[in-house]
Amino acid sequence: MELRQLKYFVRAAELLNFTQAADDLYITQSTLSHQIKELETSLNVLLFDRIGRRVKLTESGEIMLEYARRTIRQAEEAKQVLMDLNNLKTGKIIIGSTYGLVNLLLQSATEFNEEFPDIQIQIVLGSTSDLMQKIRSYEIDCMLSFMPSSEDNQLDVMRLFSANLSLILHTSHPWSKLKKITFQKIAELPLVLPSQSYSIRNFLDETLLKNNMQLKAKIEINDIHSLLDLVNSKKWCTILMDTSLFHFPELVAVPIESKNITREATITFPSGIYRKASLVFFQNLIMKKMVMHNLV
Amino acid sequence: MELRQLKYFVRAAELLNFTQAADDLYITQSTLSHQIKELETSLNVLLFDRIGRRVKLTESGEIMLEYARRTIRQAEEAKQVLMDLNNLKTGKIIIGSTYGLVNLLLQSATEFNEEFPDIQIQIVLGSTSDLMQKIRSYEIDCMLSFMPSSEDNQLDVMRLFSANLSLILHTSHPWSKLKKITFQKIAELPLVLPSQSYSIRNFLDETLLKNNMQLKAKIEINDIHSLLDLVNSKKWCTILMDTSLFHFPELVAVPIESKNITREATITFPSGIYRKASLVFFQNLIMKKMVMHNLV
DNA sequence: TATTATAAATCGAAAATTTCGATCGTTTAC
DNA sequence: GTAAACGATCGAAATTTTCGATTTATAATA
Repeated sequence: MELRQLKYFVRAAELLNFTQAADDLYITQSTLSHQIKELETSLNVLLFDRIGRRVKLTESGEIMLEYARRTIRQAEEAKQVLMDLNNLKTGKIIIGSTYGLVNLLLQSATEFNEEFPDIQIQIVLGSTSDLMQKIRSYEIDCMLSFMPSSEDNQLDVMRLFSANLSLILHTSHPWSKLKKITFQKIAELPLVLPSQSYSIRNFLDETLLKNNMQLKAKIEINDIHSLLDLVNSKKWCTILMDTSLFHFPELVAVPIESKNITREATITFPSGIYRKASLVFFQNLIMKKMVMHNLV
Repeated sequence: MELRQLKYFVRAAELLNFTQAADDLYITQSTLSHQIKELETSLNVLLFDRIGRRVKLTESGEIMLEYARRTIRQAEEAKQVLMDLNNLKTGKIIIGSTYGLVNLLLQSATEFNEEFPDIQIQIVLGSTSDLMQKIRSYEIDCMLSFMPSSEDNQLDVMRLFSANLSLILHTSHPWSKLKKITFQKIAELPLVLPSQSYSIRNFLDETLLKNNMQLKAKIEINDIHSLLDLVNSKKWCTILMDTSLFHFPELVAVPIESKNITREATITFPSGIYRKASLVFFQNLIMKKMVMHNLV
C-alpha cells in the first residue's frame, strides 16, 4: 500500500469510472487498472465490483474509501504543518460558498490576497448540501453558507451574522424610508427575482408558502449582480437577504414583516483537523469584516 | 511522499543511526540515505541535522515524526478494519506487560491462542514508562501494568483489579493463617526479594521509606517464578502483590498492615484509534478472568 | 439479431524509480 | 596518528510503474 495507490483509488471511487479517473489523474487507464489491482492484492480484498463494464464499490471499498481519505489527509496535514512552521506563505486554500454569500467572499478574497499574494484562492460555488459533502471528503477547506445550525459533530460551524429577507429598493423610491413592509404591499411592485438555482429563492418561496402568499416575478435572473443592476436602474425592486447589498450605496433593504424571515450566515470547517495558518487568517478576516459592518 | 518513505523515516528517527535503521529495515544504508533525502526534497525541508557522522532530528523532523507515525497508523488501521470485516483471524497482537503481571498475561495468552490459533501474540516486557512510550508510538497494542490512574487523555486506562502488598508464605508456616501482619514482624523472617528491576520492589522500598522501616533481603532474585519456587520450598518468605500467586496452591498471601499498600492493575490502550477484533477479544478475556478469580 | 460504442482487463515494451555495492570524505575514538 | 564508524555519492542492476495497443465483455442502438 502506497499513498499514490490510495490517491488513485479515491479518485476512481469518486468517479466510479476508471477511464475518467485516469484522465483526471493524468495517467492511462491501464496504469490505474493495474495500480488498483495492486492495492487490492496488498489488502487481500476486492475494492470494486466489476459488473460488466461498470464498476461499483464493494462494502470493503466503501470502508477503504474513508480510511484512504483519512490517510491521505494525514499526510497532507503533515506537509502543511511543516510549511506553516517555515512560514511559507504559499499553497492554496479552497473555499466553498453558496451564491448568496459569494459577494462577501469575493471582497475577503481580495484582502486575503494582499496579505498572502502567493497563496492561490480557489472558490467553489455550490449548494449547501453539495458543499457539505465536499467538506466531508476534504475537497474544500471551508464553506460559507446559510445554514440551520446543524448538530453534526464532524463539522465546526460558526455563526457569522443574521440576514433578513428584505425588499430591495432604490433610495429614490418613496417606500425606501419605511421601517418594514408586508408581502401584500410588495405584490404591487414590479419584481425581479433571482432564479430557482439560488437558495434565497427557495427560502423566499417557503416563506411565502408558510404565509399563504404568492408573488409573481416579472423577470427572473440567475446572476445577483445583474439583478441588483436592474434595481439600481430605479425601474425594479427585488427580494434578497439584506446583507447582499455590498457595493450598491444607492440601494436600501426594507425588512419584510413576517415570521421566520431570518437566516444565519455561517462559516463551516471540518472539525478536529489541523487548520493551516492561511486558513486561520482567512477566518479572522471574514469575522473581522462582520464586526466592521456591524453585522454581528 | 510515500508510505514507504515515511516508514523508513520513522525507523531512522527512532534509532538516529542510518546504518542501524537500514539493517533493521532490510535495506542498504545507501537506499535509506537516498530515500530520506527524497522525502526531504518532497517536503522541501530538512528532517535531520547531519552533524559530522551523527544525525539528530531537526525541529521539523520532530514534528514530522509524529505525523509520519499517524499517517502510517491510519493506513495500517485501514488494513486491519478490512481484515476484521472479512473475519480474517490472522495477524499479530503485541502486548506490553510489566514483570509483575506477566504471569496473568501468559495464562490469558494461552486461552487466546485457543480461540485465534493463527494470530501471533508478541509479548514485550518492560517498565511502565518504557511501555507507555511504546503505546504512544504505536509499537504495542496495549499494556498491562500497575499504574497510578493517569490523567493522560491520549491513553485509555481501564482498571482490572486491586492488589495488596503481602507477605507470601507456605501454608505450613505458623503465620499463614494470620489476617494481617506488620513490617516489624516480617523483619524476623528469612526474606527473598525480587530485584530492583521489578516495579514491585520499588513500590515496596517506597512503602518502607514512608513507614520509616527497613527490610534486608537474604536473597535477591530477578525471576518471580524462581522466587516463588524458593518460598514453596518452605525455607523462605517473600513480599509480593497478593495477585502474583497464580499456580502456587501451597502458598498464601498475608496482607501487610500499613497505609498505601494497594496498587491498581490496569490495562491500557492508546485512545481514539480503532481497536481490532482480536484485541477486543483479548481485553474481554482478561476482564472475564478477573471476574472469575473474584479479583474485581 | 447484428452492430457499434464503451469500458475494464491484459500484455509486452519503455520509462522511471528504487535498490544495491563500492567508494569517498568526515568525524570520532583510541 | 591510525583505525573504525557513519553518512553521502555514484553508477549499475533490479524492480516497479507507466504507457500504448489489443482483447474481452457488456450495454446501447439499429
